[in-house]
Amino acid sequence: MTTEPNTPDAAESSRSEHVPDSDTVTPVMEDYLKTIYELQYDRDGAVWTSRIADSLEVTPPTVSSMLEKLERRGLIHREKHRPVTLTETGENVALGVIRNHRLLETFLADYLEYEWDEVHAEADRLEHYVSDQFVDRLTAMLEHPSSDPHGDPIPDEALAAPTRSWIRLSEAEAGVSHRVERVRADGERLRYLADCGITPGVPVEIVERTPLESVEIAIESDPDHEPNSQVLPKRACERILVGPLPGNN
Amino acid sequence: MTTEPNTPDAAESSRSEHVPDSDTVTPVMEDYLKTIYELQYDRDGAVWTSRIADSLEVTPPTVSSMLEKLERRGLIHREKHRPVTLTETGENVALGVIRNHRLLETFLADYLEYEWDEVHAEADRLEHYVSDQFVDRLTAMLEHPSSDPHGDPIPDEALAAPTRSWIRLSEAEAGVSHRVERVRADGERLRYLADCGITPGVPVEIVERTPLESVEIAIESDPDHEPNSQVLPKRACERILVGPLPGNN
DNA sequence: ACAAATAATTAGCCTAATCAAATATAATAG
DNA sequence: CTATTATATTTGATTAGGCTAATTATTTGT
Ligand SMILES: [Mn+2]
Ligand SMILES: [Mn+2]
Ligand SMILES: [Mn+2]
Ligand SMILES: [Mn+2]
Repeated sequence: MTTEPNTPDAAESSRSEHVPDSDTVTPVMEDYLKTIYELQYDRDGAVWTSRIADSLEVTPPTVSSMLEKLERRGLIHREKHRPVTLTETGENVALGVIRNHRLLETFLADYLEYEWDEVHAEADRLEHYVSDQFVDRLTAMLEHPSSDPHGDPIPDEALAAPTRSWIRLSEAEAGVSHRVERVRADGERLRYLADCGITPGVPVEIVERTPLESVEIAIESDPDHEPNSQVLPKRACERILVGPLPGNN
Repeated sequence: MTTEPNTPDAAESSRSEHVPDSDTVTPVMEDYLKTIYELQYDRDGAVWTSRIADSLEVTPPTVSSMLEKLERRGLIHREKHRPVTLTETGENVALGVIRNHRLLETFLADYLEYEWDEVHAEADRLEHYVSDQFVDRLTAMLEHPSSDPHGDPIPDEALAAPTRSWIRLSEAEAGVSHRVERVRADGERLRYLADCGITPGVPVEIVERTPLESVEIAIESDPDHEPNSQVLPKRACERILVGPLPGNN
């Protein structure tokens, strides 16, 4: 019956406590986990410290120390000087944030008249601050959308990982019409592609590949008009994901 | 007024810098300024360190050091051991946050089916993270509402301070019907008052004041039915603000 | 007028997130 | 099998926002 100075007395319900809450995931931690997820799955590859640093625009030492913390919290697997992987818990956190992000983007575009190049910045902040209740209600209001304005798939409430498969427009067979599913770009590039008529749902077709790494494509934004023809660099076509045209199966 | 909420502006391109951005107002600083504003105007009175500490549920030393910072930033006037007041800049920050808060509450109630006792917690977080663009678009979508679900007035885009005047239901003349304008309560109390039919817009009238500090009131939630009669403690009636009934002038 | 009570401030420490500089490790080129 | 180079980590700061304990200033009761 010693006089303990630091008794974590349960009767002390007055929460003025300033202790490190070992299972709280901060907004910054969420961004790291989301980035790791995206580096791992979206552009596939091993996730190195420096890649995370590039993505988040912080220095490698900052990443190193954050990775140490994420490992202590059981959110990633890590060995020194090796790429990291998410634990199941870590992946669920990442998917939750991605779900919030894409639902918010959809809301901004559908209800607040944001352009599709404006939604990302806003969603990237708010994704960390909306409650589960908010997200549930928002999902209902949006009628459970399955993809965001860029065509990125939205994980469902159970966080079922999006596993649809698309091909790159750059790899599509010439002369065969495909449907635009996702457009993976941002800012000015995104605006330009929208001006060309390239948005999810639009049928496109490769007309000709030039020897100069550019590709001529035909875009049928409007079914009643003649397709719009456009020459894009191959790199751009790699970031446009397409699927089969429904009915053209 | 930039579109960015709390982002340390990227115009300074080579800014990987980790320097204190002397004119950035952090979310926590916003909460202090909002609290000071509310202590000063809503419940009128001098704003002492300990009152701020109570409101924000932090300790007085924490408030002291924050007040020092706010003073350095030109957001408050302060003398040692005296109550603080907001500078014009500080008041504008506070009004901006209050505007965000009340618009968000309105959105949550009108579009996401939040109950009026649920809106506060969500808005109190999001108020710091929505951009000016978001708020502008939201205002348009809500058709420029002038008050939130509790009847609290929403400052307009120019932050014109809300200066309508109401009286407390506790001070209303007995036998004269008034219109409920604001209900200043939260949580369980708010839910109870809604159950009694006391929400903004409803006509109420004092039937009788008892000698025991309670007040019998008649509530006309539904114009077709007989008014609902209710006995409330005087303290509760002090927090219900009413105005003249339109037409009963 | 002065001691006691109350309120505010100072001093010293903590965590989270960041950086720059120094150091360690792994990969690669002779 | 070393020497160079590219990465990653460690070390030591900084800033923001907290806390407790000790100290100081103000107000009040006798
Ligand atoms: Mn983010
Ligand atoms: Mn997207
Ligand atoms: Mn707040
Ligand atoms: Mn309100």
